Amino acid sequence: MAEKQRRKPGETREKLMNAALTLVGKGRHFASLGIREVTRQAGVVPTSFYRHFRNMDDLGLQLVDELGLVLRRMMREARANVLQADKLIEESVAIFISHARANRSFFMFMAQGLAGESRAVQEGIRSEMRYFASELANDLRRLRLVDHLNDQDLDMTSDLVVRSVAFSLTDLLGVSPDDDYQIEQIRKRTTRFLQLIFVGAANWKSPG
Amino acid sequence: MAEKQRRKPGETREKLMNAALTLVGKGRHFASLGIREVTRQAGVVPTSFYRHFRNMDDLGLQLVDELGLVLRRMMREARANVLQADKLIEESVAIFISHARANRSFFMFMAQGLAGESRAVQEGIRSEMRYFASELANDLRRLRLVDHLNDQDLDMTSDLVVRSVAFSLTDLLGVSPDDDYQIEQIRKRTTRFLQLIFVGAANWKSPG
DNA sequence: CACATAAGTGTACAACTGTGCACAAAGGTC
DNA sequence: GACCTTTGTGCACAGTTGTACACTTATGTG
Repeated sequence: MAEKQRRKPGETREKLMNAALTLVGKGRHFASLGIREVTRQAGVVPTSFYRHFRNMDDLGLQLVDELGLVLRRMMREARANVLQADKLIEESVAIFISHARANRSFFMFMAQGLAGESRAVQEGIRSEMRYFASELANDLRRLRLVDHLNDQDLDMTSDLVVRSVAFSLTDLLGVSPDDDYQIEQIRKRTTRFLQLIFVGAANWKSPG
Repeated sequence: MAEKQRRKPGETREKLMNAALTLVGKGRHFASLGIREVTRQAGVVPTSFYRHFRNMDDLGLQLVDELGLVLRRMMREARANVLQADKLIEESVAIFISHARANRSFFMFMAQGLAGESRAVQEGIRSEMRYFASELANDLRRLRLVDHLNDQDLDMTSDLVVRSVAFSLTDLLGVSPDDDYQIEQIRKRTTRFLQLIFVGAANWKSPG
C-alpha cells in the first residue's frame, strides 16, 4: 500500500493553499502570485513549497479540486432546501450568494481562473461548471418542470443558467462583502435573469 | 492650447500598448506582466515606460479606452448589417465572433480584466459593457420587437444578452483561432442562448 | 534660429525572484 | 532501537525586477 502514504501530513500543504487563497481574497490576482510570496504568507520557508507543488500552476490545479468540493457542498444544500418548486429560483440564488459570501476567496479564484493564465486551471474550472450544469439538468428533469424540452435543449438551458449565475459572481465580488444593499440588488437581478431564462425555456420550441 | 501637445509622438506609447496586448495574446495574464517585460517586447528601454504611464495599471486603463473604440466599431458594423429583423441574432453573433477573432488580444484583455487585479480596469470594462447593453436596449426599442416590455425589463434583457455573449468570449478564447469547427459550435450555441433569452423576453410579464 | 519642452537612452542599484543543495527533524516500519 | 522516507530548514546564487538620475536627441513655438 504505497499509494497514499500521506497519513498525518498535508499540514504545510494546506497552509500554502490557504495562503494563496488569502492573497487572492485580498484582491491579488492568482497569476501574479509568486512562490516566495505564498510561502511568506504561509509562514514557511520558500523551499518548502517544492515538497508539495511543482510550481504555482500545480497549486492552482489542486485549488480547483477543492473548489469542486465547495461547489458540491453548495449543490447539496440547494437540493435539500428547495422543496417546493415555486420558490426554486429565489432559494437557489440565495444559497449561491450566501456560499459565495462564505467562501469569497474560493469564488474569486474561480472567477479569475476562467480567464486565467494556466490553461489547465481554466479547463478545470470550466469542467466544474459543466458538471454543475449537467446536475442542474438532471434536477430539472426530475422535477418535471420543463417536460417539453428534449435533452439537448434542457442542457442548453442549464448551461445558460449556470453561466448567468457565474457572471453574477463578477458583480458580487466587485462590491464589498458588507454592502448588504448592493448584494441584495445583485440577488434580485440574478433572480430575474434566471426567471427570464425559464420563461424562455417554458415557451421554447426546438427548431425544426 | 497646451492641452494636447503630443502632435507626432505617441509612437512608443502605442508600441508599449501593443506589446502588452501581444503578450496577453500569447496567453500571458495581464496581471502578471511587468514593466521590463513589456518594454522588452516593445523594443524600448525600460525607463521609457515612465514617459507614458505611471505603472501597469495605468497602461491597463488606457487599454480599456481603446477597447471601447473596438467595441464601438463592432456595434456600428452590427447596426449597418442587421437590416431585416429576423436574422438579427444570427448576424450579430457572427459579427461578434468575427471581431473577436480579428482582435483576439483585445478581447482576451477584456475577459481577463473582468476579474482582474486592478479595480479601476475592472470598473472600466464593466462600464463599457453597461454602455453596450444600453445601446442594445435602444436598438431593440427602435426596432419595436419587444414593445410590451417596460424600460426596466428591456434593460434587464439587454444586460443578460450582453453577459451571455461576453461569457461566450471565454469559450471562444479557449479554443485555437484556427479551429473553425469549434468556433462554429460556439457560434451556434451562443445564437441559441440569445434566442432562448428573446423567447423569454417575448413571453415576459413584469411581476406585479 | 534659438530655445523650451518632451521623448528616448544608458547606467546603476537595492530588492526580490526561483530554485539547487546539504542538512535536520519527524514519522512510520521492521 | 535501527533505519528509511517524508517534510521542513538554511544558505547560496545567478537572474530579474522597479525605479532614480543624468544624459542626449528630437520637435514644435516664438
